[in-house]
Amino acid sequence: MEDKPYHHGNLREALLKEAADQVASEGAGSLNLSKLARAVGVSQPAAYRHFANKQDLAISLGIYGYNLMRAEIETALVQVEKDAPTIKMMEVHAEAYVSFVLENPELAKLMFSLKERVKHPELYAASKSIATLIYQIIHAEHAKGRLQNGDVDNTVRVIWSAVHGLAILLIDEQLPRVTADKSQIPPLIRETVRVLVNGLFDFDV
Amino acid sequence: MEDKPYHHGNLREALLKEAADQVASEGAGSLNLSKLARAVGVSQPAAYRHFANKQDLAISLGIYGYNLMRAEIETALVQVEKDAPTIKMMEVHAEAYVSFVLENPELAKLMFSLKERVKHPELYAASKSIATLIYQIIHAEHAKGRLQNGDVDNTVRVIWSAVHGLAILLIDEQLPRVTADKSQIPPLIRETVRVLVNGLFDFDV
DNA sequence: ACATATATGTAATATGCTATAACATAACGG
DNA sequence: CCGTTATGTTATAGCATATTACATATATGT
Repeated sequence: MEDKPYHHGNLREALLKEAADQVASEGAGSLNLSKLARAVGVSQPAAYRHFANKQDLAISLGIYGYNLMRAEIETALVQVEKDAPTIKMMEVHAEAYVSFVLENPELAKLMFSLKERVKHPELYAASKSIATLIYQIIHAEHAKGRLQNGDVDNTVRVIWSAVHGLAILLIDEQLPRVTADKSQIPPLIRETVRVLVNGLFDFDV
Repeated sequence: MEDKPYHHGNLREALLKEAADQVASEGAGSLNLSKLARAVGVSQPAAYRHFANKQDLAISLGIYGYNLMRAEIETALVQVEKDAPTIKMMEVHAEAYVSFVLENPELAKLMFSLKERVKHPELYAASKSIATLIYQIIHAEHAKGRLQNGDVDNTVRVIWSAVHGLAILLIDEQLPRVTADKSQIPPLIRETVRVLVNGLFDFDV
């Protein structure tokens, strides 16, 4: 055994998977190309054949993370019955959004803190698809003429801010009493959505 | 000249100030005790006489940052006329909150990403004072019986989430069209507060 | 099949940061 | 004035990033 070939065969994927594990277990801060290479069983410079530097690895992880997040929220949304009211869609969206962040806190932090996404088209596209999920819900509502403020873009921003802020405050442990009793999270999400709907729409949705 | 004494005299403060500058200009990620010591003109281990390790320095910076943030928001709030409506207080609060984060993006990220604040009483107290600013506004409103949902704590959480989320999305450059045209920020803040007030309170405030 | 170009791996090394240990000097208190 | 404590220095161990030079496997065209 252990008669490993000179070429790994799928080193890039193996490193990415190991990186995701390391970020999840030890935080984005301790992400480490040396340790990664050791864990996979190759020499340390081998990793540099697949990632130009540490930042480049982080960007690849970010693409993975954004795509995973979008997929999970989409999966939750398509399970809602076709003619569900908008508030139901918003609740399902917010729950899926917050759940992803709570279950992948370090990956989420890494994703959202990546700078200069515009310079990396694949990363930028993946990140934009997150906001699009809200946009689609609100656009449908706007088509029915129900927005108090007709500005779809700003409406999306307000909703996204509230949901994102809740998720981030939770993983940053700024809401200690909620963190200590996680059963408070779903009601808090529903109250957030209630306030948004109440403040944004002309009548019950 | 340059006849510097063996003892610096105020090394801890000098290092903290230099650290704040470095975080502001190069980001929290590149914070570096070696560079700090060089910049201040002492040997590298000298810094370890004042900070047990890098994390300890970060915590001290966080205390500084939270206190600065609280002071700036408080200053904005006390300038509002005494009997101003609650929506005015909330707008001033949100503007001051977002302004601090936008003007100190790296410091803000460092502050909010510090883990295990509970283990560091001074840091914990400083961080709690941020939420208290909203609490005081809402508590006064609650005393007048105007909350649709009588739960002050959850009301504070919803407001904080919306304001914090907006600030964080802005510094993470997730709202590129707003980042590109900063004149859109004040209207977006006012729309956020309008939605919150509309969704939270029983009548105009 | 074979030669060659390309992709992917290793070994060796320069640079830089964290952290500690051993030692030096200044400041302070009885 | 002497001993203790606080604060600084030099030296060093350990580890990560990143590059260079070199080795080996894979793929491609004829």
